[in-house]
Order: sequence, then C-alpha cells, then structure tokens
Amino acid sequence: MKAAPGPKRVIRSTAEFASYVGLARTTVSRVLNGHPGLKTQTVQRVQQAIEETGFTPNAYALHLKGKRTATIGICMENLLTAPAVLKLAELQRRLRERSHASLIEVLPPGGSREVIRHFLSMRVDAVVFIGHFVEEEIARRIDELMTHATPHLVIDQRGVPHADTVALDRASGMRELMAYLLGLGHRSFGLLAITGAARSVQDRLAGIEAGLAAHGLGFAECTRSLDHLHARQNDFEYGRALALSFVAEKNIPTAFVALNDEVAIGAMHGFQSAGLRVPQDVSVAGFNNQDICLMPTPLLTSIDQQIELTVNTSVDQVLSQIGRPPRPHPHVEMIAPKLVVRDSTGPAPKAKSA
Amino acid sequence: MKAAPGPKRVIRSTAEFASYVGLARTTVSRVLNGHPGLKTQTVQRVQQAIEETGFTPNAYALHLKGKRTATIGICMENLLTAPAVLKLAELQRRLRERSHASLIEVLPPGGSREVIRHFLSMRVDAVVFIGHFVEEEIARRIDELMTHATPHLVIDQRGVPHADTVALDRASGMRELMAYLLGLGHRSFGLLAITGAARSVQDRLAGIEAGLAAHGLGFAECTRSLDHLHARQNDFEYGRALALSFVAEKNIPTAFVALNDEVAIGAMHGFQSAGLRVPQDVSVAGFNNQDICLMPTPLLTSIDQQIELTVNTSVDQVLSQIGRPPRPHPHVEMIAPKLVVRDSTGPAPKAKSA
DNA sequence: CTGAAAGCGCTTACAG
DNA sequence: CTGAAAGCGCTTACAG
Repeated sequence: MKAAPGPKRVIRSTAEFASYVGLARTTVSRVLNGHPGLKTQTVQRVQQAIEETGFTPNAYALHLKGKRTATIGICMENLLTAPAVLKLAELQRRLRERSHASLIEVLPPGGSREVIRHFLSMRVDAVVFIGHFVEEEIARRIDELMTHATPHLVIDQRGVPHADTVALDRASGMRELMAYLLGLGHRSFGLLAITGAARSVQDRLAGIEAGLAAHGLGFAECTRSLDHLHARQNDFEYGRALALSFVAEKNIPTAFVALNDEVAIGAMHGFQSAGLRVPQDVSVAGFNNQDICLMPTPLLTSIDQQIELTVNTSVDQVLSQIGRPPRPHPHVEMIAPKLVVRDSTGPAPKAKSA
Repeated sequence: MKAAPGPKRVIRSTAEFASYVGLARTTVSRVLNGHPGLKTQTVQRVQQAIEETGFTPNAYALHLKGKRTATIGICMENLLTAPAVLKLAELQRRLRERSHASLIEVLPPGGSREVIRHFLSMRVDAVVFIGHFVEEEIARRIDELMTHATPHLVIDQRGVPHADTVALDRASGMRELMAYLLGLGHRSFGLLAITGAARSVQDRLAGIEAGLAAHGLGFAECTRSLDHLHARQNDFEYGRALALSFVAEKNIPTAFVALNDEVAIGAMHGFQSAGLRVPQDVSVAGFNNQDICLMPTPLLTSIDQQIELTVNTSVDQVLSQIGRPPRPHPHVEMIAPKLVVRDSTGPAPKAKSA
C-alpha cells in the first residue's frame, strides 16, 4: 500500500489560483464560467491547472453577488416509508439533471421552523415538502416562505391553505379499484385500516362511495370496517389481526381494500392462516404498489402512486416559479394513480345460497 | 380562507435590517452571534425585529470570513435499502444535535466525482460515505479530500485504502450465529446468497469458517450452497427459489444462514410451501434485523447492525477530525453486531437414522 | 482578448 | 456599550 497523499499545494481562492497560472483573477473567472471569446490556449492552461490543483471555487463567495444559489430545499416529513424515500431519490436525480442542487432536511422533532430558517439562510431558490405534515404548522411555514418570496411546493398532502400542491388523486384511484372489483361481481367490501380524519383517508372513502354509487349501491350497506376492534401498531401485524377479526364474523365480505400494501399483505396472511384462499374465497387489494407486492403468494393487486410522474410534474412546477412573482391563487395539481392488477383479486365466489 | 399573505417588507441584509431597527450593522451582528456585553434593551429590540420581519442572515456571506460552514457532506451509495436510509436519518439527527448541518447527495450514475466537487465548493467540514462503492473510485475521492485537508469517514465498507472507516464486523456476527446454531445441535448448514467476491461476503464466509473451526468442524464438509443454480433477482424471490432447490436435494441441511432478511424470509416461505416446518424441520437466520423480521411466521432470527452505535461512533470520529492535521494512518473501527434470537431457529431435528 | 476596481453581505479588530 | 472601516472570495461592468 502506497503512502497516503499528503496535502499538496491547496489553493483556496481565485486570487491564489490566478497567480499559480499567471493570469488575472478576471480571466480565471471567465474561464470558470465558460464565457465566450477567450484564447483557446488560455482556457486550456486554466483547465490543466484545475486538474493539477483540484481547485474548486468557493460557492459561498460565488453566490454572494446575488446570483441564484440553484439549490432547492427539500423537507421530508420522514424517511420511514419506501414511497417517500423513492420520491426523494427521484427528486434529487431530476433536479440534478436540471442543474439544481438539493438541500435535504428530515423534519426534526422540534418541528419545521428551524428547517425553514436554515433553508432561508442558505437562500434556497424554492422549498419542496414531501410527506404528511401537521396542517397548521406547514401552513405557517408556507406563509413564511411567501413572505420571503421563496416558491414552495407540497407533494402528497392535499389541502394545505395557500400551498402549491402536487398530490395523488386517491379518490379516483379508489373509484377505479371499486369499478374493477364490482365488475368481478363483488358486492360486499371489507375496509382495512381506512379510518381516521386524515384528508388522505377521507379522500379514499369518498372514492369508494363514488364507485359504489356508480353501480347504484350504498356505502353503508356494502362496506364493513372492524378497525375499532384493534389498536394500530405495525402495519403488517395490524392487517393480520384485522383479517382474523373478519374471519370470526359471519358473512365475511368477498373483497378487501387496504390502506397500504403492508396491511394488505398482513391481511392475506391472516386469511390464509385461517384456511381461506386468496383470491378464490376473498380478494385483497393494497395501495402504493411497492416492491413488497411481489413478495406474497399470490402477488398483490395494488394502486400505483406514479412516483416518476409526480416528481416530474413537481420539478416542472417548482422550477417554473423561481424568479416569478407569487401566484394570486395556489396551484393544485392532482396525479391520477394507476390500478395494477395481479393475482390477489379475482371473481367473487358464488353466494352459498345460490 | 383568508388571502395569501403578500410579501411584506422583505429584508435581505444586515444593513437593511440595521436601518430598520435603528442600530449599526456591527451591533446587529453582535446580537445575532450572541456576544456578551450588550444592553438588554438592545438585544430585545433586535430579537423583536427578527420576529417581525423574519430576517435570516445570509449564510453565504456569513461563512465567507473563513468561518467553518459547520456542514458535513453525506454521500449515499443508494437509498434502496432500509438500513442505509436508517443510517442516513440517524446521522442527520445526530449531526443536528451537535450543531452541524448535512449536505446529502445520492451517488449519480456518472459517479462520485461531481458529488465531491460540490461538497468541496460548499466547503463542507468533512465528508461521510455510506454504502458500498467501487473501491478504486471511492479511494480516489478520498485522496482528493485528503489533498484538500478535508476529513472523511467511510461507513459500512471495510478495506478502502487510506480511508478512515467504521464498519460492521460481519465475521464476528457470523461466528456468533454459528456458535449459537452449533449449540442447538446443527451440524449441516445451507448458505443462502452468501456468494461473490465482495469483501462483506468474504468476511461472512470467514466468520462461518471460524465458527465451525471452533467446534473442530470443517467448512467444506458442513456447508452447502446452491447459488450457482440461480440468477439473482429480487432478494425475496431468490430466497424462495434457493429454498426449493435445497428441498429438491437429498440430505437437506438442518440450518440455513442467509445474506439478508429478505432472502431469509423468502427461503422460509419456500420451505413452508414445500411442507417443511420452521424451525422444527429447518432453522433459518437472516441478517440486518430489519423491521420485516417481524412480518413472517415464525418471527425471524437475525443479526442486528447496531445502527445507532455505528452512527454515534461515526459522528464522534468525524467531528473529532475537523480542523486537525490528517492522521498518518487511517483509523478503522469495527462495530460488533448483535444476534437477535427469535422463533425461526431452534434445536436441530433428530437424525432420521437415530 | 485581458486587467484593475467596485461591490455582494457579513464579521472583526480598532476606535471612540 | 456602540460605530466606521477593512476584508473574506468571488463576478461584473468598465477601461485598455
């Protein structure tokens, strides 16, 4: 093993670097910024010196002249769900393609205030929020950003006041799923973990109701939920427990619609361990279309979030707002999810009385 | 819904802010930096004005004076594995606790060069790598950092030349697992996906061999691998396929050791679908101790990466190197993993001939 | 085509 | 206890 390289001549400024190559700082700056009309020889000399010394201009001085930082702040509500992480990775990738750096912050327990202050002190060109935040809090942060004429975008969370938003149209996703299941002859539906006051949950319930209404069916008559019987913990275990509760009831629904893929897979395990076959006896559908849909037997039918489309749309949106006066009204764009049919859903079993 | 707040008086510099509060820039700066010996009234006046205007000092000017940026660059090899993401989140949290910001970059397809240049231009105080990189490439990046007198740390990847490293001692983890399984009476072991030239794989094989040797047993006689029969795709499916291949052989091993939790869970499904009971007929152990260990029945025995300890150690390491002359020799610290016994491992079945 | 000078928004001795 | 002046590392008119 050769010895570690000692720090050779470390060059820390254009001034030092200019004297190293024997040119004026101005000339060096022009080469660095790719200005036209320089002698080819000059350009080459500078480029070679950069290779030799590894000189990197100080970004802090660079942006001090009022130049845009070309940096986007990304505030993640959490990093614990696979879809959120995928969005983050894709977002950074897309921003890089369009010559923007990203400044990523995971929401600290104390809340979003310090994150936004950091973004502002770093003079980011815009801020993107990903996840589901406390509405009152994120609304306040967005007002702060608007005060500072900094564009923003909320991904995922519909309904934040004043907020430019790109969000999944969960209602339409559920409507599509219901149309599919109704077409397979299902008339009774078990709801798994689709409960609570959160907007994303209410949207799903509205979609389910609309899907039923399109067939002249009522929500109350056709759906059943047993969520009140359980305290929610790990999603997978929760799905299994819910399934077992349904099995213990009489007149078990023929189709089950879950909050997410984890709950759905847990439920499938629960049904199977009780001797029910999926999809011959009960159909089960998830939500998010994560990789884990390919883990269980049978493979899980799910609803895809269209992450690429969401992120693409978001990048277009947010970059287009930079340097523009704020919109008079927030811009809200809904992304249509996509039903991915696999093996966990099938025709409704014939009624026993038939 | 009330109207969106118009951008009120936006203050962009200490100069503007100073005139707003009617003080000299110097005084404002002193309050901002918490210097002692100021009139209480002055401090309060400034703080109130900050609340009113939301003024945030420009970080780019702030650090131009040669002050440390108090920012650590974090280069992630990928964001596709749960342990990597957990390390990232924990690392940012710990750094924040110690008053450091983080600049996160996911490795682009083009490689690490532009990432490091970005870090250098942002004058980060140190760089942390998380994941498994192409050794030659990361080694070159580290040499670059050393040239610039910027401390670095590699998390996870043992053996990078010149690199300060904090890595999991996979060999000792496997040795511990083997001691446990040997204690349960197992004498024949199936290896699942523990194959290839990667250092992390070789470390595991060395640990398995050492564990066997401690009982006077030979590696070749006691272990079997069928990885050559399959092309690796999705880890879960791969585990299932491997299990089915083992079932098709005669003299199936009594204990199975997997590369990771996904492979182990897939294998358990494979064994169970072939009518074998876990752990009565075969024991199965995973690696990483992810949340998904709690998903299958029975719960999966696994080896915990000790992420908190790893990150804590790393933060101590890297922060202690800032502002110091580089070490003459790289500092390598190994983290001891921890065996977490659950329900998927049990006593070896009695031999049929007994 | 290249260089000397001013200025971005801060902090920090140095005076008062 | 507070203020005027210099300087951090760049870029950009403005001259030559």
